[in-house]
Amino acid sequence: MADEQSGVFRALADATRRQILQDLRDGELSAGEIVARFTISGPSISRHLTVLKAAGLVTERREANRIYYSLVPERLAVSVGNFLSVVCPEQVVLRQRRAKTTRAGSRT
Amino acid sequence: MADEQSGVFRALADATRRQILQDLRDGELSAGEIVARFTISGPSISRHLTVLKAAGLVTERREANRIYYSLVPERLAVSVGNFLSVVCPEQVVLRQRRAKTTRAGSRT
DNA sequence: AAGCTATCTAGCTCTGTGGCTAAATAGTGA
DNA sequence: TCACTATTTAGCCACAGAGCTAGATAGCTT
Repeated sequence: MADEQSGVFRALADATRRQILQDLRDGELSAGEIVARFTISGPSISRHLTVLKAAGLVTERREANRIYYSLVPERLAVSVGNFLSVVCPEQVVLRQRRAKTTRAGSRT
Repeated sequence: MADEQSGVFRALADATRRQILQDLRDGELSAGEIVARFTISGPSISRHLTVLKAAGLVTERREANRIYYSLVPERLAVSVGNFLSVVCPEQVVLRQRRAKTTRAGSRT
């Protein structure tokens, strides 16, 4: 992905993908379980999952012939949280967990 | 805008628009000043500003024949911050600023 | 191996979006 | 009113993206 932030924000631009992330908040779900929560087709969900995975927002784990997806909350927090704490630091606080001090990017 | 969050996230999907928001962090800028910071054409920037304005992320103020744009940080914090605090509440803290007593003449 | 389930990939269509140039609009000043 | 500056709107093109169906792939079961 070109920029770390770009992939994440592009992934978040779609309402279905945001809903998937919310659904994964309470634990991993198989692709089929995710599909069942939406009205759009399986292949479409699959592509959304690919986008989320490429952005680093979810990981997959194969078990038998099912694939389970889980949220990577740090990724979301770091990418989006960094942006927020640059643009509106008064309102949002990023609770840093551990080292990983990713030097906030400046302008291109 | 259909959903409050949708407009905001769609607006944030574009790197140029994110940069505009960052540039506005230190105070209002006229359309021309914003254009000067990018290599793309004025009309293109103008459309980006329209998108940001429609999402409620910036406001405009006319002075003479210039239009000054300012950030609306609360908007960003509320829309995005709410989402983050749903999906990854462990990592991000939304610092609610109370009631927002709109006392007249806060700034001219 | 055959057959079944779960999921993905390919190929298509259609809409949305970002860029451009040219022209229109808003406001200032002679 | 005319000229000038600042900005937006209109119209066009090209590409990205989201949806679909059909077919491929992965893994299980018999």
